[in-house]
Amino acid sequence: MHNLKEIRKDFTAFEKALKKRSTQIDFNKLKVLDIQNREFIQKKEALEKEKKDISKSKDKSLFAKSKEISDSIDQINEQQKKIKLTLDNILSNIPNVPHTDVPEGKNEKDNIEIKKSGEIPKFDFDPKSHFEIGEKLKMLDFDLATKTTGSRFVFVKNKLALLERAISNFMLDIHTFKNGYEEISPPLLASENTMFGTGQLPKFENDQFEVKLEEGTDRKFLIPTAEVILTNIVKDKIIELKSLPMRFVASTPCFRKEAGSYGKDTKGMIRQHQFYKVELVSIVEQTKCLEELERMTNCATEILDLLELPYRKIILCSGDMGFSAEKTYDIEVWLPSENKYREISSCSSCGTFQAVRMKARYKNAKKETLYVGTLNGSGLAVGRTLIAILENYQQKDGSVIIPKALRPYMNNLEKISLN
RNA sequence: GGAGAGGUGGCCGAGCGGUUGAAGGCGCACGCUUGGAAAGCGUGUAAAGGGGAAACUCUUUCAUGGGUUCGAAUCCCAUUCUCUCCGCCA
Repeated sequence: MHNLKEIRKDFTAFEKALKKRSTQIDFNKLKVLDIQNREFIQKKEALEKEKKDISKSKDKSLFAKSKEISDSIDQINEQQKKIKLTLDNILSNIPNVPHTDVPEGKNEKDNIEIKKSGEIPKFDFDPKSHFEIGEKLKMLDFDLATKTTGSRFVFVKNKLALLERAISNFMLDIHTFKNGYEEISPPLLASENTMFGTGQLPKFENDQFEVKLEEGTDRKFLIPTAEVILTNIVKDKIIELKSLPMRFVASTPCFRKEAGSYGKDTKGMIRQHQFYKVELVSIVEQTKCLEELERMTNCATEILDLLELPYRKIILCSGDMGFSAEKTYDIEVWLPSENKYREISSCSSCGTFQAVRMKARYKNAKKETLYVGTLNGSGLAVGRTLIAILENYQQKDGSVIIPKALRPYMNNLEKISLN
């Protein structure tokens, strides 16, 4: 969420910056409401002062007057609250402003590749898709998932289940022991307020799975990413400078409705309602967001380097970024069956956008209270890493070589084959 | 599910109708002390919002929302969250 105080300073600049994101916002309404809101506040405060003075004087002859003032305060208050509500409503639906580094563009076609790494494997046969490989091995079972649950779910079995677990553990080990992240095993449900904090609500409620605990209690949602719950660790906090930066990592299932993607990636486990993801979250001084973003992205690509998977790094254009992000790098892994790169990680700096929503602040060296910067990135998506391994390491006979880095996590297994 | 207790500043914790934005402590900052540090002593230290170029100033805030009152952290009601005990389940 944006800080109105900051917006006010240069309203046209704000408007211009947001134009890049191709969203429709009624800036004029926002402006008018802000002015009205402040007018009412001023009126209210003047009356409150008067009332306070009477009360302090303890002059009985003025008590009746004080009561009258209370009534008019109530009236003004009601109007002001209404305005504030619509104001907040507009404000909480406005996406973050893209950083000046971000290339302008409409959609994914305008993203810019900035790095390519690894060797694209050459096959002397037609490379199969991950679901063909997995089904042939009898270790990916989509039909069974359809029977027990429904579409966009999968049973991962046997050695592939072991591989999935190994991927997760391998990533966690690198990020905790080497990259300095603190491992967290968080709740997978988040409250409505928590979901608001990172920007999933109110605008993207349709993408979320809501869970009913008990009638009448607060709303709860299955987390669409561990970002939600990890970032909100600092919600409503004022953090001391010495405890920054904070870096968290978690491997969790994620749940998404994928409401807007009917017909997209319907085959295989590219796009599922439930998937594992290792998530990185950093809480930093607001001035350090961009350098932390580079660091975080390197932590993510390091995994791909260690797994010896070919990938590229792109910077998202203004039109393709997520709601809360100010700058995003996507890392895409090579998928032989599709003959193209597919997203396996997305690392974003959110600047202070989420912090304002969460009321997460810190004291800087000058003892000023400022909003923290928040970042999140996948390090990496476990399901898609599994896919990438299956496809890039597949052999002519249908078996799959296990990347060297993962073998210690799999009882030194070197290859997964049918029997 | 039954019975209690409680939510106060960055943190801990007093206060239970009127200069209380809130004692005390911790933490933090600055100063004194020291060869240097620690300890000790002294001083300072909430957030949000409004006005102002600024100095500064005003309003709000003691879980949330209502109510009583000229006046509420303090009294009443509702909601919510946390904790303890009993039961149940793991």
